[in-house]
Amino acid sequence: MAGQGRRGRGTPEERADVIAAAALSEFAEKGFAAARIDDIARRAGISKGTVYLYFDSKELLFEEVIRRYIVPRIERATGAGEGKSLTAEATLRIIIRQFYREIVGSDLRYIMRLLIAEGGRFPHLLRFYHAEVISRGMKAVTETLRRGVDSGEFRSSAIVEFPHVIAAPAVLAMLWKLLFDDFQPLDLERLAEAHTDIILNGLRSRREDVQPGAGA
Amino acid sequence: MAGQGRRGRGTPEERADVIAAAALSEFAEKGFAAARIDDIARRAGISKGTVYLYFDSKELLFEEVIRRYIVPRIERATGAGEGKSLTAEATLRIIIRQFYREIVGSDLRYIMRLLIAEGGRFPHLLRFYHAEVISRGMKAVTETLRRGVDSGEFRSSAIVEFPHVIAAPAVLAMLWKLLFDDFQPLDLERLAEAHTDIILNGLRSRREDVQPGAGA
Amino acid sequence: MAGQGRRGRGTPEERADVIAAAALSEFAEKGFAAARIDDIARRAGISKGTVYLYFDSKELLFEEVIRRYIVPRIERATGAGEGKSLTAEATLRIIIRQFYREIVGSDLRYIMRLLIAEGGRFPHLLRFYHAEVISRGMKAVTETLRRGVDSGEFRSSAIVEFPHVIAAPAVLAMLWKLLFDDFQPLDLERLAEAHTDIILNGLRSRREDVQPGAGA
Amino acid sequence: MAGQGRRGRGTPEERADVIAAAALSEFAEKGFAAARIDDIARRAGISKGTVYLYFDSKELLFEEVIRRYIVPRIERATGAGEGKSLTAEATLRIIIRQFYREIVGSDLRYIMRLLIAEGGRFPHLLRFYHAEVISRGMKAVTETLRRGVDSGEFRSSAIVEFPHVIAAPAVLAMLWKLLFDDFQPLDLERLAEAHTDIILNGLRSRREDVQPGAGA
DNA sequence: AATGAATGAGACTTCATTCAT
DNA sequence: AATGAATGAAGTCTCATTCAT
Repeated sequence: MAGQGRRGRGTPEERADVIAAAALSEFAEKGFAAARIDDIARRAGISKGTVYLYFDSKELLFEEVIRRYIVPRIERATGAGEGKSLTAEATLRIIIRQFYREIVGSDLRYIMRLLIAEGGRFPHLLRFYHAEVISRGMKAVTETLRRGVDSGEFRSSAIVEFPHVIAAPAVLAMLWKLLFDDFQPLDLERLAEAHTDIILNGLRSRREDVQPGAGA
Repeated sequence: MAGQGRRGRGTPEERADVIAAAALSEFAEKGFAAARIDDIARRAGISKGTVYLYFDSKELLFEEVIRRYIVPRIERATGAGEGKSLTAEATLRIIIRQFYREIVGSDLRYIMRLLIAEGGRFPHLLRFYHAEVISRGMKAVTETLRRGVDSGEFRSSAIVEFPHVIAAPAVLAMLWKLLFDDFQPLDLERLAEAHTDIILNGLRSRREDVQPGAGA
Repeated sequence: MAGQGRRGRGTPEERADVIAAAALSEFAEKGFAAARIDDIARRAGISKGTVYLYFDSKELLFEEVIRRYIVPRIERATGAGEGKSLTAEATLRIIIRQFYREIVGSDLRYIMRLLIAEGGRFPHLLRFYHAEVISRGMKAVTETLRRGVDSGEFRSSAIVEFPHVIAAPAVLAMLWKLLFDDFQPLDLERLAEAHTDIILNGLRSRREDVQPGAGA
Repeated sequence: MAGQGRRGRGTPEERADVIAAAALSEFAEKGFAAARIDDIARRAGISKGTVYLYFDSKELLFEEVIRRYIVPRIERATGAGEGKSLTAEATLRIIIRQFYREIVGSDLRYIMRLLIAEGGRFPHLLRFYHAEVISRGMKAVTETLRRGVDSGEFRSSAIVEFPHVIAAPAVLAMLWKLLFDDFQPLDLERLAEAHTDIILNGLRSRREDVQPGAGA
């Protein structure tokens, strides 16, 4: 009763998943060049040759893996506060919290590291990531900011054009975890609070509107 | 007629500098594993063997290069608004501007990328970078924040313990330049303004003090 | 149709044997440092990389090869005149003859040369050779000498403690074959006779016992 | 008043001597291939380039060194018991003692090792060594043996044609010192006695002449 | 004559990829 | 479909030799 493609440890797609997962671990740990196909195979519990039945080359395996692990995250990360009728501030709080939860604290940070490290050699991946993850996320933030400005919650400022800034502390936290956490650990919970605090405080309207004047 | 030890294109130290510069370029472009000693040599205008007269191995060359390019930056970057009697806000503005100028806009961002990419294999470099660059920078920011709080310029908040947040948008800008600038260029000048604007606005004291901690 | 693991030119063990044999030839001909893995591979009819599937490094290949060629010789060489009830003299004659046959005339002399040449860098091999070959051989000779003295066949002399001397002419013959045979060939048969003759004549008891110790 | 060729540390010949001595040590310790010109130069207290002012290549340096250190030994070693009117036995005793003293116990054994190890690649050296050292030594022994047979001191035997056998234990002792002395030290003095004892005993005439008969 | 920096051929070793079984 | 032995290109590092000073 076992379908056509079956054999041993699952369907072909399941097989490919196992390989991709093993590959992700190896790439994340060692980087593209230093990861060995042999180790990926061993980790996946198969032989080296089998890897090539599912992926044509190390480069394609790498690209496939990145793509495969980015997409599902997007689904979860976006559409956080969607559809609910919340204040702009409440929406932003949710987005930021989601960001820490889904990306900074998860193993997606290893994918981020891979993109930073190997992006130069895989520009399509960067483009893909930019289009599928970054742009979407930024759009969500921008819309919320605009809504807040329109409703009078937020003061009007250039920040609307630079939603990057809103997410920046979370990205930094991600890097910190990767690089310096061994030397000086970072309390993500409290950082997230300080982050939310200062950003929202910076956004809120006040009576007297400040003139920025970033001049020397 | 010029001193001892000369030959060809300069003193031994100049020669080492040339090699280090070439190595930095190659490492920055390709990463540690993919950079080839041969290419570094060619770029430095010397032969493969000569590299080994100045650096004992590829690993040591890498470490040496990173260190060599971090140290001089520190000198310049530290002591930004030192010694002058400025308001805390003015000092922060100067620090942030300096940050964009010295790090985000300079080739130090390639060093950062290398550290992110290869840090796992060179933990001493991470420790070194943390001690020499990050810690110092954070101390300068922390002190200024504290001064602002003491003088009443800034409201009191957890941010004093998380100076990371202050610098975060600049770090993000650096990453953006490395990764996505080709797809969606970033106007550093205006980003810096938006950054300064929101951060300082977020820090300033107001009449009604905000209650933070909108946590989970 | 033949078992598992087959491929090309035989079982893995046969393959390792072929490589070891090729390596022995190359090492014997050129010495450790001057032998090239590439040549060993070519001689074995395989590619360079394959050598490393069977032996982890040039050094280990060398050690393994030496060991591999010493052990089987031991089996054959020891137990020469064992178990038979012969006079001590007859036993010695057999041992000496065996010695010429198994060592001097065989390719074990190339192993000896390698040990002499490279022993400094491979002390474990020297220790191994001493323990497995030299010690055993010397014990066999010593026992026979002692038996001869006890039975009155041989006169009592310091030679019992220096069985080296008994074997010395054969060792010399081995060296000669390696070094000078091209210039002045050595007739092994007749040398062996002269050797046996003088040694046994030197050992035999006579009426008047000689006073040794003509020392300095 | 310093001649023409003088400078710094001695005449050119003295310089060459220093280099040759350093080279001998390095070659003896490491073998031809593993010895580095740089180390030889350092040991000689000069720079690498200078070696090439005195010797055209590593190979020629090696050959020169061997030759240079063999010749003076010959002068001393040969002509041991020459010219004196001694019995054949007394002459042999002197020759054997001289052999142990000049060769086995001296650093000439390192030269011997070099010849054994590298002889294959330097056949002229082997030929030279054979002609200048071995042949002469063997001639001296042969003549003494013949004298002893003629005078009735020694019994007539095939040994006259195999003077190698007479020297063999000393050669073996030399090898032993090189290879196994660390594991099982050899008392040269007592070995020399046992050697002399058995050889001379084997040579001496007796009443009943033995028939060798090396048969099965 | 002496130096020692520079060269570049050459050797070991790794590993992505292929392919016979 | 799966295996894993085999391949060989490529990369790091060494060191004999050269040569400008």
